[in-house]
Amino acid sequence: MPSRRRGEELEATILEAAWAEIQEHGYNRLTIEGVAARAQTGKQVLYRRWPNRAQLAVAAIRHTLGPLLTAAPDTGSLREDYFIVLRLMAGRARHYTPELLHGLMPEVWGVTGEISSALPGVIDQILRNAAARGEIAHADLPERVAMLPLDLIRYEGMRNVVKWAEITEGDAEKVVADILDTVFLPLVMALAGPAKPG
Amino acid sequence: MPSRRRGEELEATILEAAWAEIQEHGYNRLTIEGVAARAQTGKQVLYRRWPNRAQLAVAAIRHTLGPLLTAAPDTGSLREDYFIVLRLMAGRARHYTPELLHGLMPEVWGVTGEISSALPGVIDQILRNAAARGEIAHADLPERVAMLPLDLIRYEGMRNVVKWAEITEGDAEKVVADILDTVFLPLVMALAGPAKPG
DNA sequence: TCCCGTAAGAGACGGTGCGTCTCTAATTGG
DNA sequence: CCAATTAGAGACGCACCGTCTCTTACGGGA
Repeated sequence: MPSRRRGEELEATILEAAWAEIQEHGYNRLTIEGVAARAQTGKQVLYRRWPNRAQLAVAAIRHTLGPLLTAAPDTGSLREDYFIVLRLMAGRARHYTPELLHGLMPEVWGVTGEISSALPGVIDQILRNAAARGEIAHADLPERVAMLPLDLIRYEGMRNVVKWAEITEGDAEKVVADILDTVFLPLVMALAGPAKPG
Repeated sequence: MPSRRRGEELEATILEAAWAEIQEHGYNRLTIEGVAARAQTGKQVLYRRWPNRAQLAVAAIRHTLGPLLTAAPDTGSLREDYFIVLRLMAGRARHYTPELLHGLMPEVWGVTGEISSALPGVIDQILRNAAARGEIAHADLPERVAMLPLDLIRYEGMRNVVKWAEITEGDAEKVVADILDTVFLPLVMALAGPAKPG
């Protein structure tokens, strides 16, 4: 008698169940049977959609965490613009707990890449804005330099998987500030210091 | 009648068997039973030593890959010294195949940290040498700056797990050179440019 | 409105590997 | 040379896998 779920509704239920299982037991102990039971459906319904545990987990992550950022912030300061992007990324890192990552890191890596596919464009825009303001001489920084803060915050997230989830927001901001002020801005100024008027 | 192995000998046999299994099937399909069979011993012998699959794999990695570097290179050039360290690290990255890392990344991360525990000292020495030569003004770079190339090469290894193992030695050197020439050296020169005589 | 194809929900099934336990016999330290 | 240790081998129950079968609700097309 209870109505049977289908399509999107069913899929959402399953993915939420999977996410809940991951939160409770970690990816390691995520089982198809467990998810099916929690979602009150059959295993076949899951196997019909995802070929294995890992793909299911990836789908659950994708379903839970939407795209990171689409439009470039424009605060009028290069540092602040980057700061906003990095702080967002650091916030996301909080979701990547050891329990989630343990045994799933390569897949998660793929998802984060997908979720943040807009970032290169955003960064490019931020740099163009800064150049237009005259804050830097030009926006043609080497790819590796432009993406440096992003790479470093991602690296930081990987390196500190264990601790990152417990780090306070303030500490995360300290790391972000350190990356910007100690590494990135000095480098950018060395490579493309401000255009000096006349 | 066949003599029974014990202690170090037995342990080495097991770890080599485990490493072989990882090479053949990847960590994902590494099984305690498989290792025991290959090493011609009982499961209990393994469980007596390592609590689980992951720990066994970690021990096998540690057993196979020794410490990375102990003494600092001293070529007379800051760039060359760093280059040598990075090239070594890139070479190691070749062992971290997707099959190995898949499902074991956090543990591997721990092992690499242990294996390269001498690196901070090495880097410090390299910088002191450069300062002594007058190549840079002083060796008191912020930790994050001094370690920047290492972090970047590690990050590169993580990001490109899938491809890294197939990358030619020449390509790896290009990445290393890019990190040094585009990012690190400009930054160091901006922060601690050469002492000017007189 | 009815009817039929599709897929949900439920669970049986054999298979694999886990982690524990038991047993015998080789080895070694005292 | 005896006693404690532990290697080597495999049985055991268990959890979960991935496949399959079966019934039944749903919903789109005529």
